[in-house]
Amino acid sequence: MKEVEKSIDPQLWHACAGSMVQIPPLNSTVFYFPQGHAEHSLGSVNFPSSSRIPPLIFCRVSSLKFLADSETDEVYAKIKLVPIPANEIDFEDNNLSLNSVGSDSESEKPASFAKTLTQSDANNGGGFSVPRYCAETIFPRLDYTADPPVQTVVAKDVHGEIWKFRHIYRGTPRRHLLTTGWSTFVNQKKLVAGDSIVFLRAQDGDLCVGIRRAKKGIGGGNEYPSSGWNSNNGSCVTGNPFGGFSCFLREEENKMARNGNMNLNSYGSFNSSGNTRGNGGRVKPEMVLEAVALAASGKPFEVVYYPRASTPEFCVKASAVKAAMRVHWLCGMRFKMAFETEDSSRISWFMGTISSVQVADPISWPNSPWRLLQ
Amino acid sequence: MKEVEKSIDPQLWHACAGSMVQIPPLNSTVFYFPQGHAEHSLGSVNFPSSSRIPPLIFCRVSSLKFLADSETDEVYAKIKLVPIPANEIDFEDNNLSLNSVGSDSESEKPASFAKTLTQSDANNGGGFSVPRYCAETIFPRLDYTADPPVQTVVAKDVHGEIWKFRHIYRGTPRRHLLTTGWSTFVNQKKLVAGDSIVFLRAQDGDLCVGIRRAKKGIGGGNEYPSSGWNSNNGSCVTGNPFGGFSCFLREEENKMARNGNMNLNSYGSFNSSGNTRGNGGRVKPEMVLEAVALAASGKPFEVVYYPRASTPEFCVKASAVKAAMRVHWLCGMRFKMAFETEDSSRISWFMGTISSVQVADPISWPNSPWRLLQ
DNA sequence: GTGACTTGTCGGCCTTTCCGACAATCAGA
DNA sequence: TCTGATTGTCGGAAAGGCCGACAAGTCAC
Repeated sequence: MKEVEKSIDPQLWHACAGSMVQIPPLNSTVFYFPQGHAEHSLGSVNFPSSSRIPPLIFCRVSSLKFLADSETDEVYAKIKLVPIPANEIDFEDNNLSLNSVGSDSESEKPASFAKTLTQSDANNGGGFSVPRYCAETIFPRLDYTADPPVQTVVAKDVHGEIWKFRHIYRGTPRRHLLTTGWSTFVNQKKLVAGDSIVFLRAQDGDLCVGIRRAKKGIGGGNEYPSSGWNSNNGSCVTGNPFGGFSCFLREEENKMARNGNMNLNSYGSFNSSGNTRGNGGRVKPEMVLEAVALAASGKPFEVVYYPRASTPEFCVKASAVKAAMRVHWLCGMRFKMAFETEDSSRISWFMGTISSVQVADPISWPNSPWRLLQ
Repeated sequence: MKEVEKSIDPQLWHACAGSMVQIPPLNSTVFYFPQGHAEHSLGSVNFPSSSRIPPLIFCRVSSLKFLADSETDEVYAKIKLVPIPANEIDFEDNNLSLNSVGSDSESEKPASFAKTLTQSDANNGGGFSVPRYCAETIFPRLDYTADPPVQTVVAKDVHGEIWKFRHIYRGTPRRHLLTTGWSTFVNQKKLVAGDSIVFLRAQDGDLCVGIRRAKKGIGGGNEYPSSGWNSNNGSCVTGNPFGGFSCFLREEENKMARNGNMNLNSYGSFNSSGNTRGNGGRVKPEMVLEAVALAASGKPFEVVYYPRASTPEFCVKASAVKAAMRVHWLCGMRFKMAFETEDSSRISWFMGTISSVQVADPISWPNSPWRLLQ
């Protein structure tokens, strides 16, 4: 499946992964959470009880590969980590303040747009309804003087393969549609309603197209949480501490400009345990065990990370962790948390109150900060 | 148009060019005919009257590139020639006897088949009627036990691009058809009735597909000559002298085996002046002038050759020319000449009688053997 | 010449795709 | 809450493509 590990364009990678996903930069320092890595795996990971594994390991990122599954187009990353001995720890090399979290690399961010496929998009009607914003911002400029305005849109997928779509502006009321070429794309990529499509205008002007598989079964992806989260106003707002815990604001700038401000409605999809329909290629338990063993003994190791909105990252920027640790999390404390909706068309906030502060699995992972917040 | 000059598989090249087209081997010696080169050009070439240009120049082939037009898929060759001074002439390095003409490289010849597209093939019925012979010899073996027997045929074009066709054996009476994928191919390649398609099974087992554009306007390609050629029996048969004057027998071996022997009916297409519908890329007069100027001054030069069945070659194997010269062409002498039909499905023979021996253009090209035979 | 085989063309029918109508939903006032 | 903008879904219509029937053309005897 991964005969040739060809790195893909990082910008396209990030667009496909979603704006909430963050990968630590090359040579930066991170904390590696074996427990998080285990949760990231498909099966259950049984750590040998004989050896005590540290809950978090300080590492440096020595290599970074942005990859895409050759079959499913799902993006993933391979990160090589080198553990750093305790006496060499220095948090200062990543000087990210709380406020600057999320503002890095904003300048080089290309315009992108994601949409979750509706039944009409995916069912063989043969067409795709293009949100106006996407058509006007991402697609090549359409000549509206023609009747009807039509053009051929050419887009490259993560493998560099070229797809052509007929883009037409028609109907009453007028709307943007992709017609010819779309059904071929849907069939080839085996897209179903609930999957997302990502359009991105690269810096060289080329249009790229990526896909995000729906997390759950066919037609899924819009299940709302049955938990007791409610829309609420909060006063005690902290900068979001865990750089990877779905708490990272990073929406398209143009989207920001368009919406003007954030709405505070309780809306969004929240699936705490990611689970793919994908054909495979996910992380296997053995790989986790191997990585953890190497990490524990201070040797360089490699981890494979499949980005999932709402799935915790297990390699977190050292500075972010440190910042989080500085906050004294207490019962009753209220916090604000950003969620990206499935199609990244908007970002919502959950306002919550800390109900309890407890270690998730006190037996296996004493003193671990992992999942301290539920 | 020719950003990257990527040589294509010589076998596919020859299959596309047609079995009548012969390219001299690398390092062999040839005679270069400026007059023939001029005729090969699109426009009319006005040679400067000041300089006397020799009618034929002895050269060595120093480089050979088999190319295909990136737009039209038409094949052409670039041949680098180095003139050889008169005192170094040696005919002996190409020891081709009269009888062996056409028998070289026969062993390495892959199975190929060409068919001229009918209206039904080209018109948007969406299907292609595959001649039984082609399906059974060139295509992958079909499982006839299935009902109906179906497979997907994958073929590479001259650019290495992959095309897929549904190959089905159905109808009453049963016949082989290409359905799904065919109309896409026709549209992309802008094929019309009269164009030819070439299937070739390469030595590595891969199936290749090439095209040959019809010579004349749309729907053409089957005009029969209005000349006085008639079917006839001949007694004085010479081996064919001009290696490139559409006189070269080189049919598929399997075809030979199938037909058993040659039929002598007067049948075939004969267009003495080739003319493409092609979008361009043909030889420009300036290029001819440049080549001729270099050649005349003994410097290395390059010629571009667009193979056309029934179009004279202007670089002819030295040994073939010498052999031809040895024959005393006289009025009333009868000769035999092979013609390839448009779709190379068969080869016919014209039996002719020499009506006159004369130099084509005595003023410009005194003593030139070029077009001595009309 | 005759019969068997091959294959070009046609009309019927089924599938795919394109289209505007209409309505549900959303954003902003 | 109301209003306008956006876009999801539907059914009709058109186009594309697959099919066997039939017959014209070829070939072998």
